[in-house]
Amino acid sequence: MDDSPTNAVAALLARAGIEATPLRLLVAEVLDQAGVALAAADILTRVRRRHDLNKVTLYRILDLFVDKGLALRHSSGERAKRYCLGSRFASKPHCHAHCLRCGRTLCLPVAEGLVNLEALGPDLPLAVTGVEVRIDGVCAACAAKARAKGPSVDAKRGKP
Amino acid sequence: MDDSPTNAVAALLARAGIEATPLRLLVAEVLDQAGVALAAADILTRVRRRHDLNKVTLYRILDLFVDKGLALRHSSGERAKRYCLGSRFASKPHCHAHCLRCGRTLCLPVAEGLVNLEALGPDLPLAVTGVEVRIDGVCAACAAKARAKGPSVDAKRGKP
DNA sequence: GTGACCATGCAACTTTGTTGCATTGCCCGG
DNA sequence: CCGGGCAATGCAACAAAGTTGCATGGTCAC
Repeated sequence: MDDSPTNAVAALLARAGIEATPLRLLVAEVLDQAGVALAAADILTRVRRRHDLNKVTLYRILDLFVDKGLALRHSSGERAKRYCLGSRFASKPHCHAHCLRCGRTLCLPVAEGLVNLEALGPDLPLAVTGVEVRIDGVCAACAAKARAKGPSVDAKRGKP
Repeated sequence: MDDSPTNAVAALLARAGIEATPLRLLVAEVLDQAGVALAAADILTRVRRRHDLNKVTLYRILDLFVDKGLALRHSSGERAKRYCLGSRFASKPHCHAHCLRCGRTLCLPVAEGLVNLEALGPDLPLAVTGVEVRIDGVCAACAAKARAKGPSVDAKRGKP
């Protein structure tokens, strides 16, 4: 009951055609367990709780994951990009809910009909290869906290 | 017929409640004439063709513009954020078309019904304050160039 | 064994801003 | 007219998020 998640992510790597190494497994595991989109710095912190990891190596692993379609990289509205494991969402692009208070970025399930490009008219000035949607707001947890402690709380990055 | 655009942007500043200074007018003029969303570095280059400008001052002017609702700041998928004048689009948020070849970011007209949040289900896990949509693809100009010169052109940042 | 390749690490660098502090010009009350 | 204060600007140093170049150590094919 302790290494079975490791086996699961090993299978993910294999399916994506990525050779498994201890560090790649750890990174994939962290992403898989997070359930939210993480910034590279967050991933670094979490992996390092279990094993040393150089940031360059992390960036290279993330590049590889994105390349092979295992992970998705997207802009979070903040400076750092975020990464999430595609597996949870059938490797399909999905949109993200970004809480402006705590900084957490949730991956939302893929939804057909979320973006209606035809609303822009019939002659879009470019050949579309991808669409990124980010929804900014205040998450339920932060809203509850705000109600409890008065409406002027402004803590950033409680938990990523 | 040469300073009338300057008068126009002066009126924009006034309407946004921003005191006009020579540099602010120049920055607003550059943004207004660009018609596309520009990165800070691009704005710096363009303003400097006419006048010295420190980058710190530019960032402060941009912050002010965004604060007052005159300009919009959004993430471009690349590292740098982009800025565009809200005026062209009735100061309403709009979405952006980002060409992956030349790096240009077009502002698309505001379209009702572009994003259908209800597609995500009735219980969105956060109180929405804003939605950012970016459409990635290849613009008409780059597509034409690719057709003319063979399909493997890959120039980045021809003109912003 | 030997050469080649791959994953990893370290240090230095780049890009995109940000912060702290100094300077300058302008207005306002006296 | 004078002095204080404030707003706009500049300079230098800093900071975050990556990126690049090069070294090292392990593994595999021959």
